[in-house]
This record gives sequence, structure tokens and C-alpha cells, in this order.
Amino acid sequence: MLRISKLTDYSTVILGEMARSTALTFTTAELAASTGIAQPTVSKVLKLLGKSSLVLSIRGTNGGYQLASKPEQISVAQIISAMEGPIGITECCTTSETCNHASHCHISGHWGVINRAIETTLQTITLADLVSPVSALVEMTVSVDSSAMVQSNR
Amino acid sequence: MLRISKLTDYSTVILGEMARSTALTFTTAELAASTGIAQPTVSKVLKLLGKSSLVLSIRGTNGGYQLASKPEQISVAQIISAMEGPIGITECCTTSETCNHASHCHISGHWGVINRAIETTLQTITLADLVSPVSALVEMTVSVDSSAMVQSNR
DNA sequence: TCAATACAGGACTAAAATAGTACTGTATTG
DNA sequence: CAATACAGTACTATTTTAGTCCTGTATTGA
Repeated sequence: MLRISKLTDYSTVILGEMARSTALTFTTAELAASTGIAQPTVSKVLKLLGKSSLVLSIRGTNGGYQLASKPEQISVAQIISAMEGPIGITECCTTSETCNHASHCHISGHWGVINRAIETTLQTITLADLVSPVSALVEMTVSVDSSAMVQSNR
Repeated sequence: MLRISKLTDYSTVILGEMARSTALTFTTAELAASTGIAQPTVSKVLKLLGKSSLVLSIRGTNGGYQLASKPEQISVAQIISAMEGPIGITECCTTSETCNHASHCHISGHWGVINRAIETTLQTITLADLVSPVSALVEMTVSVDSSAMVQSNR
């Protein structure tokens, strides 16, 4: 568990397809065909991604969707946030309101630290990495993450 | 999002309470009182934790639950796995069977790498860290995690 | 022995989140 | 102005999660 939703998973596949291809603009029908995801679902995902400006939508004939930025500039953290809202592995991490158990809870602050460590990991991985060979990602995860962790100390 | 379940959250609070206190054995009623979590829920959580041998159960009068190991030896990753099953942020990460989209999916392998990075982070944080001051955890997250990332390169 | 304590196991209900679909509206093109 | 393709909303079904309850069993100690 500790899982992203299926829609979020789809979103990485769809964005990956857009990043891999040489084309600039994609209709939902094209993406449905190339990813094997049902067209209405593709549409739903891209609408959500559009709200967070990860993709641009172009209406009318010859319209479709485009990546709003270069694959190198779209992080996995951004994609997850666009689909599911702010990353927070506990309720405490995302909501500001104190929960019912706050007076008994001696743990709450710690999750924030853990959450930041995970978020940092996800921020360093980009869409470009998702479409590169896996071996390259392993290298990158190691080297970049070590420094990223240190940054989170601020 | 990217969230652990409430029950998992409870489990860290309950285990934290057991680690913080000087007592050895705790009844579900005591833990319900000290954490503010309903007694049947406390019971459910501890039963699950018992199955993974994170706590020992002692039946009968003067019975209750005990931590099965020292707080330093119980990782957050172990706690999450006990409550929710294997850590995997996508279905691909946990199930061996190929999914319907496998033939179209150019992403799947990458999630494994990301997942391992997150898992490593969670493995380095222990129950002892959860009950220590937050500032200490921040220090630890930074220093230990940098080296942990490098290990995942193997 | 037997009553009290306390966990074990399973079943069950209710609520919430998720997934997927459908329908109506609007912008753009040619 | 007709065809294309996204926008927005609503809806339904399914699954997951949360929480509770009940019956059973092991242990203790009077």
C-alpha cells in the first residue's frame, strides 16, 4: 500500500507517451489508442492536469493537448499533486486544523519530516526520467537524492 | 494524498505510546485511554501488529501487549507493511501479474526505482525516532538517508 | 474448580473514496 | 455553419476503509 491512485498512474503513462513521441499536439482519442486507456478516462486525466497547467488544451479542429513544459521541467511530485492534491502521507501533513487526537498525539510533527523526505525524492524525478531507460533513473535517484536530502534540512 | 490509512496512523501513535512509557505490558483499555483512540480500534490495530510479530500478546489476567523488539529495531517501513501489506505506490510494484496495460506501458519499471527510494527512507526511521524530539529526526533523516540512497544503487 | 480478565477471530455495517461513464455546452477551424 | 475536440458537471457502481460487535479461548488467582 501507500499507493497513488489509478488515475495518477494513468497520468504518468499518458504524459510519458506525450514526452516520448515527437508529435506536439495529441487528441484524447490518439492518446487513448496509444496507451490503451479508455478515451473518457484519458479526457478526465488531461482535464485535471490542465487545471494545474501541466498541459495546455487547444480546442476546435486540430486541437488537443500539449505538454506545457519540457519533460525535464515536470516533476513526479507535480504530477501527483495535480492529480491528488498536496502530498501528505497523513492527514496532519496537509490539513492545518488540529485533529481530535492532537492532545494525545506525540507523533504528529514527525510525519512532517518523513513526508518532506519523500516529497523531495519525488521532486527530483522528472517526466524526462520516466521515459529514459530505467538504469539511468537508478543512477540519478542515488546521486541527486543524497544532495536533496541535505537541502531538506533547512 | 499519497496517504497511509488512518489505522496505520493509529498504529504509530499506539506503538509510540508503548515506546514512550516505562511500563512493559499494556492492555487495550489502557492504550485506548492514553491515546484517545476507541478501544475496539486499538484492539484491531494491535491484533494486526501481532500477526507481523511487532508486538507480543499475553492472554489472561494481567495480560496485554508488549513491544516485541526495542523501539530502535522497529522501522516505520515495518509498521506500514504490517498494517497495509507490502509498500508499493503502484499496483505494478506489489503484484507480480502483468496488468492489462503492460503492452502499452513504458513507465512500469520506473516506479519500482521510485518505490525503493521511498521504502529506503522509511526503513531508516525507527519507532525510537518517532518518540524522540522532532529536531533529532530531522538531523537523522538527512544524514542517514544520504547514505541509504547510495546503498539502493546496488 | 471457577470466575474474572483480556486477547483471538470472524462477521458485519456504514461511510467514504475511487473509477469510470455519460451528457450537455463552448471554442475553433476551414 | 458543420465538424472537431475540449470543458464542465453529474451520476452510478465498485472498492476500500473504518469502526463495531459477538463469540471463543487462554491465563490467572482466589
